[in-house]
Amino acid sequence: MDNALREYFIETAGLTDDQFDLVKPFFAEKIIRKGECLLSIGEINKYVYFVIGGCLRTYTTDSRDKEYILRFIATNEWLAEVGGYMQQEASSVYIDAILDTHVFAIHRSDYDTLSNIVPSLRAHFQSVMQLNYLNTQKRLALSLSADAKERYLDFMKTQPALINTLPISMIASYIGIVPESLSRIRKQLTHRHSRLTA
Amino acid sequence: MDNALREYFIETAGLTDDQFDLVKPFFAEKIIRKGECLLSIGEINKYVYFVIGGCLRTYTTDSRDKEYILRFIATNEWLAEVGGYMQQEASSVYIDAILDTHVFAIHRSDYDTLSNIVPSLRAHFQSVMQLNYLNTQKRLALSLSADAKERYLDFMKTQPALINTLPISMIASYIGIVPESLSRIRKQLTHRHSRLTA
DNA sequence: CGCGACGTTGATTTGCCTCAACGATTGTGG
DNA sequence: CCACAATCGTTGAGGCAAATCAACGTCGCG
Repeated sequence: MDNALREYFIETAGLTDDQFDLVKPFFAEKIIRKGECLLSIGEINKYVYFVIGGCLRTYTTDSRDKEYILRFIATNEWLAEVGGYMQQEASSVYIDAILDTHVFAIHRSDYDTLSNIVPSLRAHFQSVMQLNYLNTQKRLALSLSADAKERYLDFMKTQPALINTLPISMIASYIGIVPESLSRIRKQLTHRHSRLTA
Repeated sequence: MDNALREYFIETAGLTDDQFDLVKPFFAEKIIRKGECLLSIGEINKYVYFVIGGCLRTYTTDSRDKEYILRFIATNEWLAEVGGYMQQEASSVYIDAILDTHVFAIHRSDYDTLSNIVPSLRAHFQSVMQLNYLNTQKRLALSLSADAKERYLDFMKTQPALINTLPISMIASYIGIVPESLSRIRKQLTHRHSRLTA
């Protein structure tokens, strides 16, 4: 069942059928169970993942072990940026699965090989990374300028598919508040909404 | 007076003397006056800058025109990431000079040419961008997890050279608080410090 | 059935913002 | 040379958004 992978590489990454056939053998299909940890801080990440379904996250913790989610990696997204694309550096984040997650994984060394076999892939990977960078920058600006309600509304707008699949506590951690606060914000929004639609 | 540029390219970017001589002609030296604007949101950035002295910033504004600084670009740093390395996209940020700033500028098209002439430069530019990405991610985590005092302490640790050269209001904007709040934090820290060193 | 995880609600506290006023410094025109 | 306005950093009083701490309802699961 690699249709989703084929579709992505051909429609989004712009590969030909032949090129995809060259690329495919490098990928190993894998199911990661909810709660399963892929990487801890300080470890070296050996794999690049492409998510077909489910959801991974990267996160760090503060001095009191409270978790802060840096990024969700959901359907049709890559997890590759940790410690830089090419370098084998100690990770500055944790990675685990929030839901049962269906991925295709390639080894880092194959990742380079692959970029050489299909040159347009290198540009694609680079543009994926740039998008991630811009998104992170946008989120930083948002976390500096916007209050919790605005950040939640932005989350609903930019990642609507995740709202009903992820636990509240994960979303709260993503936007940087405690679950109790998010609960109050949601209550406030549904009340306002029901008033508007009444 | 291009010694600083030569030093950077040879010692940090790892070029040979000959390679630097190939690269040098592409750069135009320039002084940007304090307050001068280099780019507004929506415009397309045509240049890549390398800062020899002084300080630039990238920033956005919220709905009430309050400014939020995304990044300082100080001595020996590149300003190149906006809208992605290669693409000519509408900028999502403003860029201006906080101090009188001494830069070397190259045109975007030359930037590509240059990466082809000296292949190792491409890798260097990429690693610079990755570092920026990781820094932004780290700052995001910090803005989600740490209070204002911790963020200020982190700023002092990571960019000590800027503490005494930039106005308080710029530093406050960078760490996401109003100048009054930063003033109170500084007061608190100096009192605590004088107690410790008394 | 009872246990634990999750989301909600309430009471209280707190960190930071807002608004306002005040010295210190710098630049400008008479 | 001095008076002045303007800018910048500081200080104070009051308010609000979100955290903390605690309790409770609900659901899935052993």
